[in-house]
Amino acid sequence: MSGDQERSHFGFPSHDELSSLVSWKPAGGATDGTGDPRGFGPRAVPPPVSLTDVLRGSIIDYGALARAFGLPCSAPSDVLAPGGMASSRELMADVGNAGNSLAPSSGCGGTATPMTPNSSTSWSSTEAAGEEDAERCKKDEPKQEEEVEKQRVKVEEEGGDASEKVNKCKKKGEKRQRDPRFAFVTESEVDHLDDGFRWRKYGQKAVKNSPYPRSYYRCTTQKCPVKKRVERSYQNPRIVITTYEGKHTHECPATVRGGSTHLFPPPPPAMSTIFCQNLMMQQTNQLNDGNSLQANINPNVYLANLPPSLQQLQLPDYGLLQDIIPSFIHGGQP
DNA sequence: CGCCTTTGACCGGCGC
DNA sequence: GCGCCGGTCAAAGGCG
Repeated sequence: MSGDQERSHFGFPSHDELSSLVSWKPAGGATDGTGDPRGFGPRAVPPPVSLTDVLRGSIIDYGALARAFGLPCSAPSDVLAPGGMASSRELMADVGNAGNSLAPSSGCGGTATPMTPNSSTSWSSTEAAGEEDAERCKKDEPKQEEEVEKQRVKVEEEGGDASEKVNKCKKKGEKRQRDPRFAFVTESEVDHLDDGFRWRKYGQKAVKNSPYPRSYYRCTTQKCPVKKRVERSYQNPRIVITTYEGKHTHECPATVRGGSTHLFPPPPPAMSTIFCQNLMMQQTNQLNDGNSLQANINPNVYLANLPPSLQQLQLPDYGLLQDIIPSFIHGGQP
């Protein structure tokens, strides 16, 4: 249900942080190509913002983000970090190192070619070893690993053993590595962004403390364990939080299909960070039609545009984030 | 016909 | 032990 159209009949209390975070956009507007003229209701939220904005997201600590979004700390990721050309490049590299080939896969998903005309996004990553976001994450951790594991087992035995379901109970105490996760915060009317991959919705659940349900998608490609969750902020229905989990074990269908010529050359099976960088670059270019929004990608500049409240948040005490972000924050250059 | 969404049921983990 | 909650399953139905 790329449903969406709940665009602002909502009148939720505008949240400064949230607004700043999500609605921020460079002067000059970012309608480029997508030009969805629709204003989102009364509050003149930035019109369609492209993926560029996504790549330019801000660095904040997820907890704060969650709070800003009114999420009960539910988002699975720890941090939000800026993307954005050079920045993202650095960041992703770091991330990649930190998390053993991290989830650029998911990243790929994340670097989506938003069919969504309007979206401003931030992305975050969560790492296997990473510190989690309090309770919820603590809960999720084993479970999600389990699911992924379960799925892998299932897939590997494609024949379908009954035993596969038994596997979920194994190694209870054992600490397994969790698949890396990437969370994208997107301002969009559309829930389900087209990221070049094909997804099948396998569930939807009401989210506690939120009127908006969370949708669960799975990559339809065989043997691909990647999943993603999509949910909206209850405080700002325009905010879509997409969380990717796992690594794609295949190329991006969009590139294969040839239909979506927008995506870069076929990504390596494991979706290297390089690919993601390319993707981001590529998409940024397309989305902006080669002009406009490419300036101002310096995270420092970006951060400067954030309200103090958010600037303070840029150095959360999440280990992973610290691993990732320093290069941005402190000079941006090595 | 194949693929996808919808939706209620089910399962397992966690906190009280 | 119980209830809550997140996540997944799977049947049914819709759509191109």
